[in-house]
Parts: sequence; C-alpha cells; structure tokens
Amino acid sequence: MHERERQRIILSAVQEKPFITIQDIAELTEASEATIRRDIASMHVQGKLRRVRGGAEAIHPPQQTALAGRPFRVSEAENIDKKRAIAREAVNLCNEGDAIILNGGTTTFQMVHYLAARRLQIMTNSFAIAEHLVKNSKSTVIIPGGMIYREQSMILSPFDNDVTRNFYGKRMFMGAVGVGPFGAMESDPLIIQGEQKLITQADELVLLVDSTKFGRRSSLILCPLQRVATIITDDGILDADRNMVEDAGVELIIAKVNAQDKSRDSASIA
Amino acid sequence: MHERERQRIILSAVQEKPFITIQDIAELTEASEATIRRDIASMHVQGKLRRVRGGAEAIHPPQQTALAGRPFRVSEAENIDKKRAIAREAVNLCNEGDAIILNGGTTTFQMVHYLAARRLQIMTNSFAIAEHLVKNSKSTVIIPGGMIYREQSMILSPFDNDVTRNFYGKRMFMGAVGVGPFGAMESDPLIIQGEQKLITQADELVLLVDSTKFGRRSSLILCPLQRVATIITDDGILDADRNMVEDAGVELIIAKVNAQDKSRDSASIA
DNA sequence: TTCGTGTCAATCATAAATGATCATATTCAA
DNA sequence: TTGAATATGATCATTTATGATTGACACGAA
Repeated sequence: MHERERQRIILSAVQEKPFITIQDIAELTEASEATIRRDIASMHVQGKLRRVRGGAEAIHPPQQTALAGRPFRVSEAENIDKKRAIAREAVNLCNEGDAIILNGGTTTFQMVHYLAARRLQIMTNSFAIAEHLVKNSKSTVIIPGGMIYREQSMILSPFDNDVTRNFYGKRMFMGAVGVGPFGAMESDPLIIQGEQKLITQADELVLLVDSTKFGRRSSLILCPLQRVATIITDDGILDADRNMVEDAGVELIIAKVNAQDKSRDSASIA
Repeated sequence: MHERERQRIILSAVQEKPFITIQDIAELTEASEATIRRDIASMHVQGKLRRVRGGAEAIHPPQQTALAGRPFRVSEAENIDKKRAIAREAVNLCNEGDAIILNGGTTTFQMVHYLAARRLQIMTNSFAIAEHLVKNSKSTVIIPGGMIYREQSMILSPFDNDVTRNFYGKRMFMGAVGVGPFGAMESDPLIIQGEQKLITQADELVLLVDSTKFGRRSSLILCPLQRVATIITDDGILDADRNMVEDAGVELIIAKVNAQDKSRDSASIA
C-alpha cells in the first residue's frame, strides 16, 4: 500500500463520515497507526482534512449533496455496525484480481470501504457503489447500461442485450429484504428483474443479511436458498434460523462486530 | 518493447486506476523497474502523469473530476466563459421532454449547469455528467454499459450489444479536439469508437467547439462536416472558418459570452 | 488522589524506493 | 559492415517510508 493510495482512502472515508478514527483507517488500509498519523498530519497541512484528536474530520462537514450514499441514508443508519462487520467478512472472501459482482444495497455498499485497498474487477448495478469505487479504489469498475433510478441509486435496464452478459464473476454479493426457507426475498419487482439477470453471471452467490432479516417476509422470492453458496450475517441470528440455513447446505459466516466498527456517534453516517 | 509502446501502456494504465506501482508496470511491460522509473520521470516532465513515490498517478485525480461539479482540468478553465456560453446555447436548443445524447467532454459537461432546471431524457457516456445530472437535475438519466475509464470519466464498451442501441435521441451534443473542412476530429481512437456508436443514435448532431478549435488538427476524423447539423461556437471564429462551416450547409450559432457566465469559478456550482 | 485507558510524539531498526553508475544490448547512420 | 549514440538492465550506496516501542500527557472512573 502506497502513500497516495492510503491518502485517497482516508479522503474518501472522511467524506463519508465527518469523523474517522485512526484505528478505522489503519484497518481499512492495513497500515500501522503511526503511518496513519503521519498521513493525517501531512494531509492536514495540505488542507485536505482537519486533524483532530483520535482521528481526522472533513473540512466541510455539511457535504451532503456530494455524497454518494444519500438515497440510503435512513436505512443505512439502522444497523450500520453490523452491516460494516458483515461487509468486512464479504470482502475477506475476495482475492486480489477476482472478478466479482456487487448488487446494489445498503449492506453491499459498506463493502466499498474495505474494497478501497483492493484491486479487483467489479461489476455493479449500483450507481453509488460505482461512483465510490471509481473515485476511491484501484479496481476496474464495470457497469451495466440502463436508466439510473435515483431512489435506489441503481442502474436498471429492461433490455437483455447488455454488457452484463459479457461479464462473468466468481462471486456475486447481494443483500435482501428478508430470508426464509424459500429463499432470499425482495420487495420491488423491478429490482428483482435486475438482480436475477446478474445472478446468472456468477459462480457463487453470497448473501449479506443482518440477523433482523431472518423471518422477515416479502412477497417476492429473489432466488431459492439452494442457489446461495454463503450467507454472512451477525451474531444475532437465532438457532432456528441457523439450522434452516445449514440444512439448506448454505455456508454460514457470522461476522463479529468489533469495537472498531462501532460508530462513534450518531452523526457518523450523515 | 519500445519506449513509446511502454509509455502508451503506462498512460492507459494510469487512466484506468488512480495509481499504479512501478512493479505493476514493470510486470505489464516486461521491462525492468529502472526503465519504468526513467519512463515515468520522462512522462512526468512532459506532464502526462504525476510521478509519486512508488509509482505514478493520473494528473487529474478522479476525486476532483467527478465530484460536485468541478470539471476536468484547471487548464481548461481558461476558456470556461466561452464554454459556458456555448453550453447555454446548446441547452437552449432543447425543449422540455426531449431525448438527447450528451457525449463526454469539458464543453458538454458545462451543459449540466443549465440542464439542472430542465426535465429531459438524457443519455450520456460520461460518468461525470451522469453523476451530476442524477444529483442535480430532474431529468431521466440513461447510461451505456461498460468499463469506466477514470481519466476521461467515460464509460466505454468494446461490445456493440448495448443499451445505446435502444435509445434514440433527437439531438446529440458533442465536443471535438479540432474542426476542419473534413469534419470533426478527435485524438483518441477509443473515444472515437464510443462516439461513433452514439452518433448513429441521433437525428441531429450538434457540435460544441470554442473558436480556438477551428484549424486545430488531429489525426482522426470523428465524422464528416455534412453529418453535423449545427455548430455552436463563440465570436472568436474567423470569417474563413465561418464560410467553411456555412458552405458545408451547417447551421452556425455564435454564443455571446455575457456577464453572468463570467468569472464564476466552476466550484461555485457545487 | 491513583489507576487505567487512550492518544500522541520521539526514536530506532528494518524494509523499500530511489538515483547514480556501469556494463551490455540495440538502433541507426555511414 | 563498423562505430557512435542511445536504451536497457543490474548493482550498489543513499534516502525515505514504515512499523514497533517507549514515555509523556490528558481524561475519566474508582
């Protein structure tokens, strides 16, 4: 990891939340705290951010409009710690150079932080994720064509003759509204359509769902549980749900929320 | 592998990622690190990229490129007034609800400011334009699928089976490196390829070029002058060029730079 | 108060990048 | 073909970046 890369990551992190800790950055960049301190000091004199005790903060706190994640803000804030931990496990599944697919969603969006230091080939139908990766990662970013839906920040196309058909990923990472014995569920038919197109383009399906999603139902089944290779969730999962998942032959990864993932304050996402 | 070939590879690599290491390039080009260092040093003084410890980075960080309305490079800011005025005239050609195509470029990018208040259907191959429109306009935004090239902030796809084929616009707005009797000229073959795909998808072609572009030559012809319906330029155009344009049956619009276009820094849009 | 925790600056050893140098390989012109 | 000019790769000394350690300092809790 080189200086410029780290600083790029720091910059993106500090634009995402108004404040970020030394430890957070150290984990994100896999560098030592001493190095991060030096980086922050240097960026401080460059005027790129403000150095504060324990970390760094953005120069312009109210930067709402420029932020990628605006559409999700509300739902993003809910279980942010868990989502972060889940996202971290998801990124850990990836090796350098892998071709992966990221479906849009608040949990998958959290992956961008941990992807910043990586170099992969990433296709995503999320405009927000693409935006973030283009600005803050070394990865190749590929997007499908189509119309951009502001609300979900997704790129959707009614057509099938698309770039998506020319991309094949090792894994596809996706969220869901709910998970039950019948599979992963979504609420919006339009989103389902787009997701299913992507699902066929990947070897393995990885489902990122925090534990509150188990038992939650929706009317539309996105894909059966058998199609899913791995589910990543947090330690709030009930034994019954755990059994259900394992009975379906799905690998289960429990992400531990550690202190570093904890949001420092409620404003951290805004 | 020859010097030029290596440097071409380096340049393209640095356009796809914000930062590349010496080792990466050495592996890519099968040259020694010493040679790559020399290449980078030479390209640095040529201004083609920035030499940083451990590798090289693009001159224009995508950070600034794509963020909140800050356009591409400071050096382009010289003609910013003219480009704004030209862009304003271009937007004036559009009626509410029109389907239009915006090709990526610094001049077309200026259109976004005047488009903010409009409600149109816009297809663009510029990631930066799409980003801005999604955040700051009511228009429908459609993008082609493909890989995102960071330096030009463009979406390029080697495939022809694309959403672009399902979109038909009333007008396509595009810039050019130069304009001569043979037509509009571009410098990068990759860009040409993408542009030509779009050109076939529009009724009318509108060329946005400030007056300094007349007479400026490049090796590659993008499209013949006859294909162009309208050229918008500023009042610096020479009579000879004006005649050339009108002889080709192209409508010519001279944009007047007025006070409100003047002296406003691009950042003020954010 | 005293202890514990967390942050920070200073220091040092190690690892990595760099620049200078030289030998070899390649290109080009005569 | 030869010979000069240039490009390239390897080597090594120097510089720089990094990570670990230590002690100082501030803050809060017991």
